[in-house]
This record gives sequence, structure tokens and C-alpha cells, in this order.
Amino acid sequence: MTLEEILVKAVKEVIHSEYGVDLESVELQATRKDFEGDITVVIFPMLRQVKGNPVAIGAMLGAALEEKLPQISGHNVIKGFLNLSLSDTYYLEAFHNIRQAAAYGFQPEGSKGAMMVEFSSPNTNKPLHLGHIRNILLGDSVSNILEAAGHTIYRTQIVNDRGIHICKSMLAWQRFGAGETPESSGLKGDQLVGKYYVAFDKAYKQEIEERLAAGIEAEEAKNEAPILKEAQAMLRQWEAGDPEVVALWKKMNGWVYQGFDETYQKLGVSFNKLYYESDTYLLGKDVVADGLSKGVFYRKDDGSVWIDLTDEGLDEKIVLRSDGTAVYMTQDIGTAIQRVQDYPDVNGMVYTVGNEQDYHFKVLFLILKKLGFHWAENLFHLSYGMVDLPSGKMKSREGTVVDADDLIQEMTNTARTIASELGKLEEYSPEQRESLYADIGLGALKYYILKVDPKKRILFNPEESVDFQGNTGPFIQYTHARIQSILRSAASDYGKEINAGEMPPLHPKERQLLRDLLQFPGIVTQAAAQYSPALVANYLYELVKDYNSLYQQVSILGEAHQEHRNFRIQLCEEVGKVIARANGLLGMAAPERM
RNA sequence: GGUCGCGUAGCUCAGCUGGAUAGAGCAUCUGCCUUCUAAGCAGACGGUCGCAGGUUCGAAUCCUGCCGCGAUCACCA
Repeated sequence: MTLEEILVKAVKEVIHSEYGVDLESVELQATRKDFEGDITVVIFPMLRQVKGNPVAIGAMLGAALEEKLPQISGHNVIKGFLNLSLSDTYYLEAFHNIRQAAAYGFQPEGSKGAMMVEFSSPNTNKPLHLGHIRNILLGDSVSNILEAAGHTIYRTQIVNDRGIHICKSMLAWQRFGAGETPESSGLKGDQLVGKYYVAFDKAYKQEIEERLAAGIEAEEAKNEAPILKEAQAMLRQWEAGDPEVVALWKKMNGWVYQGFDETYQKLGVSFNKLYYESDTYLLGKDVVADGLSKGVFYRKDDGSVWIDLTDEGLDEKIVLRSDGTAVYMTQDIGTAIQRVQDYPDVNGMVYTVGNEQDYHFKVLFLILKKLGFHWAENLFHLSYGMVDLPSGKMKSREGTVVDADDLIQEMTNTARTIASELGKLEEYSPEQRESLYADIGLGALKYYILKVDPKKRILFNPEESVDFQGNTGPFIQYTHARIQSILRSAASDYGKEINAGEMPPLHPKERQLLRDLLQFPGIVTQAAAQYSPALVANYLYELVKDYNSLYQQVSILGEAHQEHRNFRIQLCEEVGKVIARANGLLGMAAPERM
């Protein structure tokens, strides 16, 4: 039984014997820092069932609990709040359990069943930008968190490798590229292809200008521009399997993938399985046929197939065009089913996709449920807000994007500048230093992105850039490094089990840190249930702040009392381990020095 | 216009399954490195929790309406 369960049980027993009432529930909360105590029983809700003065009830309850439970060493009542103080013995025993745990805070691997998490899923006509970074970091971190909560996770993508956008890049490359390759130009593959996507847009805009000047109507000038018609023709050739077009498509996508891989590697993320739209865009049509016969879908006179979701407060939605071809929805239905076929143990999926597709996923999940797939109950759209710039939306075509590779580089550069000024890394080789700068730069970036609630949009100001002080990734990493420094200097025999009888009273800061540590498993569970790395980030920040506060107030290695010194070092060690674990959930490194 | 999301200190964000005097960081100002890493610590300043009603012993938190911002409502993806 957890302490909370013990408390709830005891409170109910006391109230029952005193008032003959069975409480429906007991409200507990952590005692606010400005009051004496560790855990608080809120008396107010009991007043519905128990008549009386809340202060008097609290006083009676407090005395009874202190009498009854060895874990409780004191109490006070303020208004309707009964604040309980926990005994050092309780804390030391809890600490002992933390030290014993194999992977404290984490559920055993694979204890919860398998899930698939989709993230990144870029188009292949341009390099990744800050918007993708948010997606990738969220998806990867949620995957880590779900793993920590005991799930087996398959990381996947649906790579949008076909369509008009890549044809635009292909066409522009054919026309203006003069055979340029990543090798010949030294450009990263995705950057090279993106360059021609921009080139297409430029040429297209110019054609429109010329046509408008020639007196052609605006709508027609846009829709009938020769270069656009040519790109559309190329898409048709691709769909017809034209060998030349397909070869060019493969070549340029290949360049892009190489570029993407480099970026993923820098970000420290990887995938178990990639799905490509060129393979999946025809999927789902037979499922639609099946759903038609089951009456889930219906056919209109023109032959198109729809689902009526007006009963659910939604609209009618098309699932097959009148010419029998698949739409996006068809494809997503097919892909979901394909994935479960590929990974039969999967019983749930997370789709990391921006909130502009909220409606799409609402409909998709509903359709899959109506089709009767049991796993459709466990689908989640990890919806997140856009990353905007002060100037507005990022647009690849117009070059107003914060490029992923550039940003990562800048973060690393900042880390290097700061570290060089501080000059604490004499013992590191140049290689070790560079790798540390990358860890810190990425830590800053990842924390910056992940600490905010996914639902909220992020306004990124490149001028102000990302902080390295205060509530930031580097601050957390720094605390970890600090702890490691202490552990290095500590004599190696600090690890023997603490004898509670020999311990002086715990320092308030020590108690606070123990409370923080005890919260960790619940945070992991909650973060998994809510698919929210932000909870982990906020927890980490609290933990690290409390640690630094202790660090500043008491001497750890200088503690004269031997048993207490050992305890403090062990406490540092456990805090360090939890930081490293929680950092791992956010995809952040936990450096030894900085 | 319908639907969904967001609106908390100058800025960036916590808190939102209702509970004590609404918390951090940045910025501004004060202290603290001859003691374990000052990317740190301690403190000051800063708030009609968008507005108005309602439910409740109690509302930043739940409900309704309004305002502002964003997204979405394609035989696009």
C-alpha cells in the first residue's frame, strides 16, 4: 500500500468510529510550501457527510492519525486543512525502497502491451524546419514516456514521398539544375531538393506575373500556368509508372532521405519502421468496399462513397472519389489496418500531427470504430499547436522558415561560447567538448520545446533565441553535472545502507527532495496517460531547483556526522539518477561535467 | 457563419480531475564565489487569472454568454 492509500483508509476508519459515517472519498494534497507539514487532508469535503466545525474535526482527526500511524509525527490544523508531518523513519524507509528499485519510476518493460507512435512524417520536397522539430521531439518523447510506463513502442512515420510537391522540385531541378547533385554542390540532399522547390515557386510566380500582364484573368493565370501544368503532367506520368520520371523521383527522394537521416541522427531519434505514401496511397479501398457491404458507408449516385457522421455532430465525409480513387482518409484507414497487420501485438496508436488536422483524426478514429476494430478504442491524436514566428507562419516556399539543421547548429554554437567563457572543461579533449556542446545545445532546444503544453502554439523569436539560464535544459543538465562532481569526490564507501537509528533529524530541504523523488513514478504514469512531456519537464525543474537550494544551504561532503554524510551523498546520487532518467524521457543528455 | 483550441506578471510559461495568501523563469534592482561546479543560491519589484453572469461553504480551475487570437469546415494532403 502506498502512503496515500494507508492515509485514506485510516481517515475513513477514524471518521467512521467517531461519527458513524462512511466517507465517500478523502481529499489529500501536498502541503503548500509555506505551511508546516508534508501532506494535507482537506476537511471541507467531509462537511457534506459529517456535521461540525472543520477545525475541530481536523484537530480530532490529526490527533487520532498521529496516534494510529507510525508514519505521522505531527500535525496542525489551519482553517479546514489538516497538515500532517511525516516521520523521518517513514522518509528513510521510503528512500531505502527507492535505492532498491531496479529502475525507479519506470514500469517493467513490456508490461503494458504494444503501441505504435507516428511522428515526423515529412513531405520529401524540402528540408525539415522548426515545425517538424516540435513534431519530432514530441513524438519521440511521448514514445519514451510510454515505454517508461511499460508499453512496447514502435516508432513510425508515414513519409509523404509522392504528389505534386515533389514533382515541382523534380521539374525545377530538370529545368534549372544543370545536373547538380549533393556531391557536386556539397549541399545536404534535402536542402538541395528544397532549393529547387523554391526555384519552382519563383518561376511559377513569374509566369503568373507575365500572364497577368498579358491580360489573362487572375484565376486562369494561376491555374493554367505552363510550369504548373507541366508539374501536374509529371505527376500523371509518375502515377502511370513512366520509367524516366520514376527514376528521377527515386534519385531525388534518395537525396532527401540522406539529408533527413542526418538530421534525425543529430536530434538523436530513430524509427522502427517507415511507411511511404507511394506504397500506401492505394490502401484502404477494399476496406471501403467491405464497409459498404456492412452499411457503414453509402454510395452516392455519382459513384462516390461517403460516411454519414451527422449523428455524431460531424458532417458527411467522402471516403472514395467518384472515379474510385482513394482520398487521404481512405489511405489513412488502410494504413492503420496495415500497421496492425504488420505488428499484430499493437493495440493502440498515437498520431503526432498538428492541430490543423484535429477534425480529420476525429473522423478517422470514428470510422475505424464503426468498422469494428477493437484497437480503434485506443487511438490518440497527439495534437499540437503550430510554431509561429513574430512575422507569422513559416513558409518553405517563401524561405521564411527556421531551418532545423541551422537551429541545431546555432544551439551548439551558443553552448560552445558559454562553455568557453566559463572554462571548466580543461580535462576534456576537443572531441569530448564538441560532443558535450551538442548535448547542451540540444538539451536547451528540446527542453524549450517540450516544456510547453503541446496544445499551445509556440511563438519562436529567432532574435531572442533560446535561453541557457533559469528554467532551461542546460540548468537541469548543469545540476546533474554538479551532482556527478560530488560523487566523483566522495569516498567510495558512502553507499552502505543508512541506519535510521544513527541519523540526526532530516533537514527540511532533504525532506523536500525526498518528497520530490517519491513523486517521480506518479509523474511518469501521469505523463503517459496524458501524452505530455511537459509534465516531466515541469517536474524536473522543481526537482532541480530544490536540489540546488539544498546544495547551497548545507555541506554534503563536509558534513561531519558520518551517517548523515553518507545519506546526503546517496540522496545526491538518487536525485542524479532521476534527473538522468527524466532527461532521457525528454531525449536530453545528462552530462558528467559542464 | 458552424465546430474545435487557446487567452494567467512587461515577455515566456506552470497551476486547470474545484480548496489555504495565484507560482516559476527572463527582464529590472539588492546581496552571496579563500568552503562540494555562480549555466547557481537568497531576496525585492511586478497580477481586475480576457470580460460578464451562474453553480458551490469555496472558482484561474466547472457551466453559459460575449470579446480577442488561431485552426478547421475540399471528390487537397
